[in-house]
Amino acid sequence: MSIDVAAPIQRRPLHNELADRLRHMIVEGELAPGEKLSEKDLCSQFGVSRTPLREAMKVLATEGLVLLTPNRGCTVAKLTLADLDEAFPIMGALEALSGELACRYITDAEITRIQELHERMVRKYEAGALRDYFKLNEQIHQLILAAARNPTLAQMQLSLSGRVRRARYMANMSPARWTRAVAEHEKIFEALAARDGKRLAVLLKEHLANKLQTVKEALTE
Amino acid sequence: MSIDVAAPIQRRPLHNELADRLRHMIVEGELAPGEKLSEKDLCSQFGVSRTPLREAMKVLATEGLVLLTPNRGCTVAKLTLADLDEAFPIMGALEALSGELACRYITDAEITRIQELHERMVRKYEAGALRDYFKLNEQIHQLILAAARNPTLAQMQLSLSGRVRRARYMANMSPARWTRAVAEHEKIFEALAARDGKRLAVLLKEHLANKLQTVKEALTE
DNA sequence: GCTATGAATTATGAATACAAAATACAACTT
DNA sequence: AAGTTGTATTTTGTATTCATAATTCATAGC
Repeated sequence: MSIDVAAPIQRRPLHNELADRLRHMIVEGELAPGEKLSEKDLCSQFGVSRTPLREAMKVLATEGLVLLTPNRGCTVAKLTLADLDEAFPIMGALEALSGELACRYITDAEITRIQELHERMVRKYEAGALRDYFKLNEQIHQLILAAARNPTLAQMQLSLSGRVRRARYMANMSPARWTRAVAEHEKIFEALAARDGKRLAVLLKEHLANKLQTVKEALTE
Repeated sequence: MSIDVAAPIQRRPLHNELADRLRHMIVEGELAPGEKLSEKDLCSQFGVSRTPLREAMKVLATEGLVLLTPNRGCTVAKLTLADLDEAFPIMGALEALSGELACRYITDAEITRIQELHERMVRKYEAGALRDYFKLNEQIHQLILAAARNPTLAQMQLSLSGRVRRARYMANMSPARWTRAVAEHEKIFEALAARDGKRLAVLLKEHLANKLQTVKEALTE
């Protein structure tokens, strides 16, 4: 496989690269909530100076992933129960809107594609493959979001779900919850295929509310 | 009037102060959309070095108020029609959620306070004082938001409305629109006072949709 | 006269240097 | 021994410097 020598050369600014890497590390749980982030350490780890690192930190702080305390540095933002209680209803409202818009704009091809993923996801559920299930679940949500044709909305959703994504590690769904989630997804897909925006909105909102319950249960035990 | 000499001394970091000032300048229209922001000029204007200024810029870029193009500087983000089309439905969804939550948590005292403001706002309408009307309108929205008891939601709303606030300057409501807006506010207040969350949500969503129309009309003429 | 090429200028990106605040710790007091 | 004070160290905040990319402008070629 040869590379395209005529492709545009792109060199991103360091602060961008750093922000992406750190964001990934936080969202994927490689950096624990509450962990102190020393500028010096991170600089030597990434081999950059403090200037671009600090710029990246400002971005992450604005996104709510990191907490900047004047004169005493930076910590990974903690996820409290209150945070989840705040975030999930918002995500519910945004998902509901996404669904409504998606029903307006989605193409048949997109629906087919989602159906494919949906069926594969159900099979992952039947096989008990939680990790794969999550991945497909996420892809479906992404596609619905894309079908809403609203980049601003997509970006806000992404940002919010990034913040709470860390909670997933703690949230190992009970079998009952999982079964229920799959049933919900079934209905969600049906509403989408029927392009019933109102119904889809309600379903998604409820789905998110249930998700919150699942996560909270897993957290408080 | 004496000052409290025992009050905690607070010195904010420069990047914070800068971000606030620049945000204000952009949102209030002192910096025109599309305007190039030269680091050097801003530095001499504020009397600071480029480091904290650049940090502030990263924050504003994340908030969507400013556009950072690698190696060629920073411009005030433009507000396109598409941006408005994207932002208003989101604001509608968030307002709807705020309203629903507010109905759950609002106290009688808060309702009384809002009623006061509402009545004053109506009088400003009758007097044709648009500026004052807007101010009161905004305060009411703020109070509803506060009653929703969801800081994350409040913060997202604030950020979004900051982005589109600049459109207001162009949007000089027609008398007919204004009359209609006041009527809508009347109903909104009634629903809130009755703590009818579902109804309030619908009203707020519609209100925002109408607002979008108003702004778009004003823009395209 | 117009385009294209290249040097000079300017602006941005990143690293270093310096200043100030916070933390850690030792010595002292009680 | 517990607490307090002062000093050393570390870390963060800001300014400055150096490097590199973009822009401007003048000149050469057609």
